Amino acid sequence: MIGLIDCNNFYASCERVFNPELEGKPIGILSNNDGCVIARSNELKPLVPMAMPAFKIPPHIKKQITLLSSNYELYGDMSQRVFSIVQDYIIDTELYSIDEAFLHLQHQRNPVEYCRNLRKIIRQSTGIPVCVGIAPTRTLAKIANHIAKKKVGSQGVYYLDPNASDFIEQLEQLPISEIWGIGRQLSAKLSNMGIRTAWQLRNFDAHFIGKQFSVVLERTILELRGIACIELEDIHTPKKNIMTSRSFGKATNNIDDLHDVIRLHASRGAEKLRTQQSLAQAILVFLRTNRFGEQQSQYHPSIVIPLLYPTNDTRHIITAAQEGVCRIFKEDYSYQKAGVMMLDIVDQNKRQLDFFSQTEDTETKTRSNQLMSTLDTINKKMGRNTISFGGINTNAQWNLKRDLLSQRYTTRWDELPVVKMM
DNA sequence: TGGGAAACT
DNA sequence: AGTTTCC
Repeated sequence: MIGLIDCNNFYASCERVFNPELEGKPIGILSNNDGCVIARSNELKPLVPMAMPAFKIPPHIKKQITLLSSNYELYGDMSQRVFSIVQDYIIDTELYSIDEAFLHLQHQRNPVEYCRNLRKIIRQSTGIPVCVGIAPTRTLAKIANHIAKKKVGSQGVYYLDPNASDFIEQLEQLPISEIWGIGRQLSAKLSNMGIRTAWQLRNFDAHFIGKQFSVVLERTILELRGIACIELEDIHTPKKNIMTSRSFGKATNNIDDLHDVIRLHASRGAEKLRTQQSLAQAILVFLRTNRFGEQQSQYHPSIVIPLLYPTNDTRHIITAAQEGVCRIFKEDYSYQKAGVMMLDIVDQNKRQLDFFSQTEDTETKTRSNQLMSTLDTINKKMGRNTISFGGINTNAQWNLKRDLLSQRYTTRWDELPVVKMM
């Protein structure tokens, strides 16, 4: 049996733990640069649609709601607290995202009661409300979680049994857009074919769907029938390309600024390569003007820089990225976003030795690995960017705009919550 | 008016 | 290599 544990309105709940006045009120969390709404409390859901740009929220609604910048340092730390409890209780746990994990429930005599208890413990020790869905497949467990969140009397845990009498009814009530892996476009296409509910999809010709759409959707149908065929290995396999990019708080046409930004993205990309034990054989650097600035001239250049040999050494990747910036930069444009992508990624442990390609000599390679792992160890222990190449300019104008940021209550000594005793 | 990855064309 | 799709 598979369980899916999911934190309720996770970002909003994190904010409420440290600011209980927000309890019961409509609150929304904004994306980077305070752009659009990416998380909503239940109270906000009827007022503001998902992903609405903050500036498009009507003023009469805006004044009755609370908006906050995203505080990933807080959410990341709260996530660790929640899931370290989960992992203590259920050994076989697969973290899926910042607020979700799959659980393998094999050894529990009564999984529903077990998860209700786990839920109480998490609530008590972290303040975060969670729900658990239980079913034979991941797709059904997701649906079960959805039901657990809505159904009164579920006490936060719901078991969706394909053989139970309510199974058909539950799937008939569920629009296909709520199914894991089915987004807007796909639901529109399926809807045109007359498929609107999860129950209709479950009964459709899976093979035909596989041909017409994708194997992923075919598997979804099998999963709806209770046949487990989506493994999490599909999710935890190493990335084939790795992107780091960010919009600027304020546009810039200063090449020094752009070099700073690109150096940061290059370092992050190299770090990501190392954590999944990979090497890149090329990188892509891109810049772009503000695509919503209709009156300004647009420029979206990108360039692929091949690397001399497969590497995850920050120094090599920075050098290549800086060269990329120089080659695509034109000073008559004002840039709003920049990024670096790691390309042609290979496994560092079974690197193919091509007779014709250059490789580093073994000693250089060993020293590079030692330096990088020392760097990673220190940064992991002391916090990101404790050691970096060329320093971090925290006051640069391209830094994120985050005007509505709450405190980083759990990870900064100078931002701890203060309790007043009367 | 986000960031990221993969599939598709 | 650029576009679309999804989360």
